[in-house]
Amino acid sequence: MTTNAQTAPDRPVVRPDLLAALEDGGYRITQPRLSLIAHLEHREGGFSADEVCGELPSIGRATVYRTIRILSDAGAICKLAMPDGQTKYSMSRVEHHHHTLCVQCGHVGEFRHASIERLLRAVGREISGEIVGHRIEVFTICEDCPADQESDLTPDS
Amino acid sequence: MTTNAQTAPDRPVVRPDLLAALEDGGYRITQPRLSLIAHLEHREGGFSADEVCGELPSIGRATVYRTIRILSDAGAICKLAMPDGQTKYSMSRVEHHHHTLCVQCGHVGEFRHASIERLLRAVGREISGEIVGHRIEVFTICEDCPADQESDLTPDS
DNA sequence: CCGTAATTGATACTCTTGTATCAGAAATCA
DNA sequence: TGATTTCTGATACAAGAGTATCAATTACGG
Repeated sequence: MTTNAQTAPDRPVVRPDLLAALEDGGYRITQPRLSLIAHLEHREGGFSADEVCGELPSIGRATVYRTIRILSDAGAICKLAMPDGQTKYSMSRVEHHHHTLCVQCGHVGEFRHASIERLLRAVGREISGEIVGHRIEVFTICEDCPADQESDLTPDS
Repeated sequence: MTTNAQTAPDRPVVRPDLLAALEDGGYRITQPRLSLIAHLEHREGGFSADEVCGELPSIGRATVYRTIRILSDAGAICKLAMPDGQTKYSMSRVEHHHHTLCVQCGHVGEFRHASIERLLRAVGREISGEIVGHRIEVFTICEDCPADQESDLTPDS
């Protein structure tokens, strides 16, 4: 026995489904990918790729973007188009969910609602073509956001 | 009486509400703005600002963007974030509506559905914060789009 | 018709969001 | 361990979307 009582290497322990997203895609489990996952996995709300680059300066820009893309393709991360055109991402926790976006602070939340699926079936009967997906975003002002200041993030709908 | 039987100048005749969008904002009615409105007012589906620049080469890029912004701010035009991050616009015809986006050809349609408002009230009871707006987009494959080819426009939801 | 103020359009510029390249490093397999 | 293949990261590049500048032009009120 060496002084190393535990044989586990110094890899961060991360959510198995996120690891699986890599493995299932035939990607290697590397230090930078593990660091990124460890950094993101418990994250609440939305984040931009660039933001993550700033938070993890030891990981290269290209690697951050590449890894986010892999996880996004695997469904482990949601890609969100903010109303002002920015792109944000958020960790998927719930299987099928939708998002709330705070128009003041940009905070992203998740929710699900049973009747949405029912509603969509009804919509499907009224439009032409086949429905292959949907996106429902609810714009909010967070409880803890000051409600007075103006914001230009709100779209018309 | 002059030879000019009609006193109307050679201005295109455009939807009054679009003109009003300019006037109400304190903007002047100019030739380029009228041309742009005449070009867009009966347009079906979505368009990008850049696309419009190409279609109206006689109008400057900056003017196209400026005018679209004015109309968008006034609610006469909807700004849409396509799932792949592109920005598109569409003329608002119906007061309160939502959009269908064809993931193959990018065609944008409008629909409205009575129960959506009801649904949103229910959602409001389940999330924290105040709802200030929403966006519902249904991704489709048009009737006249070939359904076989792969597309990378589809998001996860 | 004139003066004033807003608008135009050519162009350059910015900012965001990524992708391409490629030599060196790391992970995996046998 | 050694070979092989993938991955990394620094950097350059690119496309999209829109804004800033500013001299010349145009619209509008009187």
